[in-house]
Amino acid sequence: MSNAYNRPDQLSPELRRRVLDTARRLGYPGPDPVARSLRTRKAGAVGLLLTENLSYAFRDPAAIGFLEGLALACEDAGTGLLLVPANPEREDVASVHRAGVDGFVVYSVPDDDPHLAAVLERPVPTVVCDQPDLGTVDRVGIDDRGAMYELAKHLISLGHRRVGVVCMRLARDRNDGFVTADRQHAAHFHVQRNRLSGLAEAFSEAGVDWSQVPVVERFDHNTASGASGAAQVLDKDPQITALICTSDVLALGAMTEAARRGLRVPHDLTVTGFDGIRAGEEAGLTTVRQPVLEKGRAAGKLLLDASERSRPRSVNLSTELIIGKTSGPPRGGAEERWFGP
Amino acid sequence: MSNAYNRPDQLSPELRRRVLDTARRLGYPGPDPVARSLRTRKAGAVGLLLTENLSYAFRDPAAIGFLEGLALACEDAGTGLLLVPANPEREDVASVHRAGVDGFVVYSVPDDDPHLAAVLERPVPTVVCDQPDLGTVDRVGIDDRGAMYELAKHLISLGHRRVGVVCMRLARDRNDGFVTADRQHAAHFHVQRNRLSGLAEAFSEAGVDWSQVPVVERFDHNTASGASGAAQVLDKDPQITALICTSDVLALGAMTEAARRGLRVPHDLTVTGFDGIRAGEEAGLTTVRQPVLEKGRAAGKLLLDASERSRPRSVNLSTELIIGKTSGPPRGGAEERWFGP
DNA sequence: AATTGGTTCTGAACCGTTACGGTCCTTTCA
DNA sequence: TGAAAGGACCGTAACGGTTCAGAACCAATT
Repeated sequence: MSNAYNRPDQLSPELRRRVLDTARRLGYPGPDPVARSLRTRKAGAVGLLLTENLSYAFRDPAAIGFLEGLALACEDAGTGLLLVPANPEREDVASVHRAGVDGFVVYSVPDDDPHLAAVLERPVPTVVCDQPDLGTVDRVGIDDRGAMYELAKHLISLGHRRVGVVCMRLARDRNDGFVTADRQHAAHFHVQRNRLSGLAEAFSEAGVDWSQVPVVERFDHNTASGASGAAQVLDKDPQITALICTSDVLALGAMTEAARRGLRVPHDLTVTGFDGIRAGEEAGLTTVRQPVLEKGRAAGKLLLDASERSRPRSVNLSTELIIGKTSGPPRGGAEERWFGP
Repeated sequence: MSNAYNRPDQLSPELRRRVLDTARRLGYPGPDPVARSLRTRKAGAVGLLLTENLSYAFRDPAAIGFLEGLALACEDAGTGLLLVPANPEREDVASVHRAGVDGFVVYSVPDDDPHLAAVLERPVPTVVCDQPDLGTVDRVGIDDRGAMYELAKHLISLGHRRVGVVCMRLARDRNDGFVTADRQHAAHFHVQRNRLSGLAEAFSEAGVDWSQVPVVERFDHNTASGASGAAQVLDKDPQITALICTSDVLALGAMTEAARRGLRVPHDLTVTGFDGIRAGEEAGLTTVRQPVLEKGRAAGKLLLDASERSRPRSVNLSTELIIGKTSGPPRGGAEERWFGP
């Protein structure tokens, strides 16, 4: 029976035809994929765990790029890609337990997420992306800290000393407002924590007291958040000369807010982002470009490449500092500040 | 055993603790989801079949919107969403057979696609979207023909009689060039066929000989195709006053090409799209807006709503004609043409 | 003491497939 | 003609759960 469908060479064409005929006559719909998976111990799919509502992934350009890369890798391998529903509000990890997959890709979830813990308990290979290196599973990511450090150095060389920051959510709880030093350090999102830490390091080295720098957090990740975050920072300290955002989406929102206030970018205010999305490129945004598609593809390849599973691998992709039209020397000139009070 | 995990009320807490303890000690990783699926006859996932390389879906804004809506519906139901790899080049339907799912959503594939045929043979509920009504499975879509008819009427009322068309692929074979009347009629993509037919009907009613209208087809769906398609139409007949594109993405590309030629839109050339994507909105594109997200959500709901499975349902969502800044009367004025030779 | 009722626990059947090994039949060659 | 070899076919045992019937046990009632 099974052979008739899957192994035509194991039996005579005549028998095969007869088997298939009677199968059709009896209304047999073909081998059941689930039973096959049970027997062969292969599900033919990899699971993707996202921290957000599934639908969020389709709104964030960086996430879409990652998804595209991952889908590409899966397609090459003829594997399905299962989007696992993981509502961050409910702590319901049943969906992780229920997922019939040969492996998991975990993309940018908080490091204390119960879904992540549930994935790690499953006896299947796993790749984490934009997460801390767990040492036990494969990882792919970028040097968020170093990239942001470099961006900060650029701003510092332009003469910026009084800056503000708008960042994405730092933990699972909603905190739309200013961020304490403690919260920055304890951030559960690896990516955000490292970007902030890169900034803090660079500016501290330049003699700036980082604890005095206004850092505003936004739970939702969209341009509206970028705008309101920028407003909150500018209200707190109208004297800042640069607004550093930890994503392009936030930066684009910040630019809208700057325009609303009549601030010219970069003459009156420098704005920077992170990611290198298309819309940012079109706006001439100064940012760090990261290879989101490659990240997805690398994650997929790592997961599907059975060889060398001996010890966990860690892949770091390279980023590129893009100096666009939204960064420039602070109003009044760099020199004034260099030698000022 | 099973009860210890899933039915805590069926046994005493003491035994449950003991069972779970020894399970942990033996390194038992929890119930196997595949075995459970086999027994319960529920896979906990729905499959999505797309005609294109999986990764294409993440480049097309309309497809992303659909995906988002579908993901939303799945999330609400706690169901996974399996992206089934269906390489349109190879006729390999094994991926469809291998997919362990409780149902399929089929989105905009050619009506002669072998993958679609394979899905219909599987004994699971199916919803087709942007496809002809098969009568045997649920369907969700819009009135492509009527919407395009209305758009055409708008152009006709402005005075346009000499027009050109750029459309998406009409069949599985690549044909980057002009389209015969035969090919238009026999188009295997339901959506494109109906949009063209709506145009043909409206312009025929206005006395235009549709067989003389240049219609150019592009296999790849991106702005570059829109630009080159527009170029091909304009080269063939530089006198046309309106360029009708069957998608916003193509229309945006056409606008680029118009600008390259020094044609002002809409003064020298009217350009229209279809879909109502964000980028088109920002460009002030005249287009038909369709509720892509709602389409995805409706497809998911239809599939996951077990009730009233008696006879196939068909859902038509409504569209809206958006008159933007890219359409206007033809150069020389409408009247001149109305009463001209 | 026997019946009844209720709860907790155990064992076996079943889901549908694939892998494996054994039987049988045909062919080939000494 | 007989033995060996090989191909075609078939039967059966897992795979790892869920479910359900019924056994075992305890307490309360007659």
